Amino acid sequence: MAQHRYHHGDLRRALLAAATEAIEEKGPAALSLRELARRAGVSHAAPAHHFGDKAGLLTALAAEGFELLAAALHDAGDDFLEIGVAYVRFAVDHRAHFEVMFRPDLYRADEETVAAARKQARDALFAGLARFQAARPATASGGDEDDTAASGLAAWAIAHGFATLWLGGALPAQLGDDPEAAARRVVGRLFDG
Amino acid sequence: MAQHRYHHGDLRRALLAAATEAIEEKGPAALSLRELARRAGVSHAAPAHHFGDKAGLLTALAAEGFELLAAALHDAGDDFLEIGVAYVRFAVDHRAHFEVMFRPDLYRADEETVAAARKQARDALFAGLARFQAARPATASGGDEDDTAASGLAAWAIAHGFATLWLGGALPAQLGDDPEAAARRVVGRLFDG
DNA sequence: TGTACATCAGTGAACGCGCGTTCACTGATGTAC
DNA sequence: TGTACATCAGTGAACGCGCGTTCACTGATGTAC
Repeated sequence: MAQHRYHHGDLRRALLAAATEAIEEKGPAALSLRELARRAGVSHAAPAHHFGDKAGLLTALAAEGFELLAAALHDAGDDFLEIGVAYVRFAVDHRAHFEVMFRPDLYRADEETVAAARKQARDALFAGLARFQAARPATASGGDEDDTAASGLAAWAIAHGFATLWLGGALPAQLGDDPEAAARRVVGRLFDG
Repeated sequence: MAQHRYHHGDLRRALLAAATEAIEEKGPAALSLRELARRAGVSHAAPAHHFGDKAGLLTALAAEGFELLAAALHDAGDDFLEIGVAYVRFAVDHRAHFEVMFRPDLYRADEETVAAARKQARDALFAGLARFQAARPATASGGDEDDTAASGLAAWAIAHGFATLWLGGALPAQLGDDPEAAARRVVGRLFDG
């Protein structure tokens, strides 16, 4: 890894990767810039160069997370169940990002980069869900605008809730150890009688 | 509050209350025993007497939270929607407890008191949902045991997800500022075509 | 092709801070007689 | 009703630790000529 070079090459990326690792191991609370520097094999004052402080680093991590989520949701197409499963898969595969993204007290949620990325993810989610609802065989439920909005939020909530409970280890062991299959079964109950 | 007395009276309760306040203000990450002692008007070494360390205190807080949740769910009766709304109401009214309960890395989740309380809450949730499903007019969906279990988890996930997103400030502002009414609209989409 | 110089990424020593933990202690409370 | 004593909740001083931040610095890189 040529850690002996004076110039690291891409310390910014390396620090973000180290943060991901560290958060997966000990949660975002225990994170310190000095530890990231240690993991990246760099002096403890180096991170300040790139991120200023801890909130700056977590802001960058959150922005990266929302971009990844937007891409994942976009790739899931227009089917509500696939979007939900993709959401859960993202949370499990990018646990550290996910944990930071939805704790706005940890970072500067109003910074431009992260706000734009958040909007991108939100649009990808609701656009897919809207196309799904538009394509469904006319459903009984009146279907005014409020109902459509509530259905979108319901889909978001069930996927988000499942992901959160899964990551917290709160779900019963009988569900097995494949989050994607379990999510498919559970999230599929929405809009299903 | 007679803080000048040598013996506090009920320091244990006071520390738990202080922890609730502190967590509501700054999240569980920023909590320190010294700060709780300060809030309770007591020397910084006092908390160790009652809880040993931070994990001990959070274990007690989580146990208290699961007991409160069990009672709230029990009071909600046998209707799935009311159970979901009660779940959300609990999360909003007891934000600090809720935030700790589902982060088992913060406390000793296997300690007897908290494990028993967790089981109590889980039983209250699923018992209510099971009675609801049993009482429904025979639904089409085959209704084998797996489906029933998945429906229960779906109800849990949607309520938990809504509560989490609400607390994180992630939901759109159009939903208004009454979490209970909003939860009723969104959670109601489950099992609703 | 070679040299001078500007730029800037990363260094390392120093600082002050709040934290958890330990420990001999002291003051209040309750109980035995 | 009064006294002696055990118990234990809370004190406060001391310690070592990891942290963030600052700052004069040094080494690598790229560019101008």
